[in-house]
Amino acid sequence: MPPSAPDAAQTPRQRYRAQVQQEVKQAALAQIAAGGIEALSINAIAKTLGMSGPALYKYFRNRDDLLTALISDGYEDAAEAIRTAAHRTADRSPRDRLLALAHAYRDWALAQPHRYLLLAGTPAMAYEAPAHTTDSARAVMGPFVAVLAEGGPWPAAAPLYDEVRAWVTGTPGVAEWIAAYAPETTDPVPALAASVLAWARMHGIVSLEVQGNFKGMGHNAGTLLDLEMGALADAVGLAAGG
Amino acid sequence: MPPSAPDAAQTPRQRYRAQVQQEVKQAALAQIAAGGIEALSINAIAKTLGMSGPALYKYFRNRDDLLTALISDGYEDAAEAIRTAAHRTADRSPRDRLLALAHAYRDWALAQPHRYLLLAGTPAMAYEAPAHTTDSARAVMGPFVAVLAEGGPWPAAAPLYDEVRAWVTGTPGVAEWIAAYAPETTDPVPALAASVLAWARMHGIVSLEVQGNFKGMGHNAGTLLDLEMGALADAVGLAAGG
DNA sequence: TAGATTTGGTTAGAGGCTGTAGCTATAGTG
DNA sequence: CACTATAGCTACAGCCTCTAACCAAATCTA
Repeated sequence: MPPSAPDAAQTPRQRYRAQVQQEVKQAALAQIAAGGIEALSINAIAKTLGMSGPALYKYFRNRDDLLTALISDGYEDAAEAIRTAAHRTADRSPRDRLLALAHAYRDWALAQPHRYLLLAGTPAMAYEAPAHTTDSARAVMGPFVAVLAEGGPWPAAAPLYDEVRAWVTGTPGVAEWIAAYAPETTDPVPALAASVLAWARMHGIVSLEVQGNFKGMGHNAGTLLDLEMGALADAVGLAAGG
Repeated sequence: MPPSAPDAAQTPRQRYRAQVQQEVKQAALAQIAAGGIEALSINAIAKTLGMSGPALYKYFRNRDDLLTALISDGYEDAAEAIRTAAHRTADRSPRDRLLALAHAYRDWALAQPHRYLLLAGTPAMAYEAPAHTTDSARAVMGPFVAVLAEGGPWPAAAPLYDEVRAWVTGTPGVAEWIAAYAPETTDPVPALAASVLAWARMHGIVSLEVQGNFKGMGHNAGTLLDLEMGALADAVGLAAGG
């Protein structure tokens, strides 16, 4: 009956419930930070919260549900970090902005590796991501699309363009997504293709770094990221300087 | 007393033991293929082999030990696949060879995604990789180093070169590794840096593909790989044609 | 060949987990 | 004030890993 105010101002019961859910997620993140996803235990969380075992099932249907909530939160937080970086560099050159966005992505990952791995790590085979995950991922990549839309076509990427074009024309929602972040762009294909490239490059570097695969090797992942994003910027002709 | 023949010809007991270990690993791979790493269960394997529970602990100290064995085998198999591709393309141009190696890497991953994720997926936080893992990974990358050593320096990569140079001079074994795969090369730094780049790019593309992150997007990962490896070949000036 | 030893296999069980069933008590609701 | 929804509980079924204690057969040794 209370006309669903956007956030608080629900019934006290609902507010209590929401608060406990927050505490559960908090404890869950602490567990994951300490021992990885596989250490996430409904039982153990309940104990740290002072309640016993099955009580938590009143708040999350099961372990996967809790995981899903954590992942959703993570995407939102990551998207926010990227957005912030985009705003903070609004007056810089496109090339600089691309590097800044990529570093924001990496910095977010390094600041909370466990949370990053929740999003970008190997998903459990049993786990089925909810449908809205696509939207969340698009929100993270949106600012990249916006910046890369300022570049031009990359001749060598022609085969990729063909595939991306089929995708954007054949799949509802994709064109709207691009339009939302790069409204001035007439042809979304080059920007979208470049964004996929940026995503793959960032994922490669950052996930290797976060997983510890670079340990014992002499290079800095930030240097790698600079080089790769710079090369991409050059390839699509993003204006430098600023 | 029998002068440790390289493989078989041990005592019958040892041969039996080795055979059971093989069967265990076989069953383990089947489990992982069906349900991911988290589905790997010593107990369940024992049952499929007709023995009961704790018997398997006579063959593998614990779950992590079994996992380690699977990972070791995986590295060997992957290295073999790359080596084969290298041999099969011995007469082609360096550029073509780089693409062929990258596709061999991807093909191996796609043919047995569960095994690939064992090597490249997010490692469990509790799991400690044995020391020889580094050697295995170097064996996989070796052929890439060999091909990329035929290229020249890439000016934009200068900052990376500095870091890699410090690594190769400061870490015993690295120079030897490079020398083993690219004996003619005087300065290993550009080849090594390019190999790191190739690794990161391949990992980004292939792991996203195998994890299913490209699902619903219109591009083919093979196209992406062609583009990225081609761009790298161009950057380091690998000769084309042939 | 006979005894000693190693080793593969067994069952029992401790301790952990997920998730369900069924109960009680209490906080909101009409 | 009566009623209902719900937060919490205990008990339990059914998995899991891994240890302990024991048995029997294969192998080694004297």
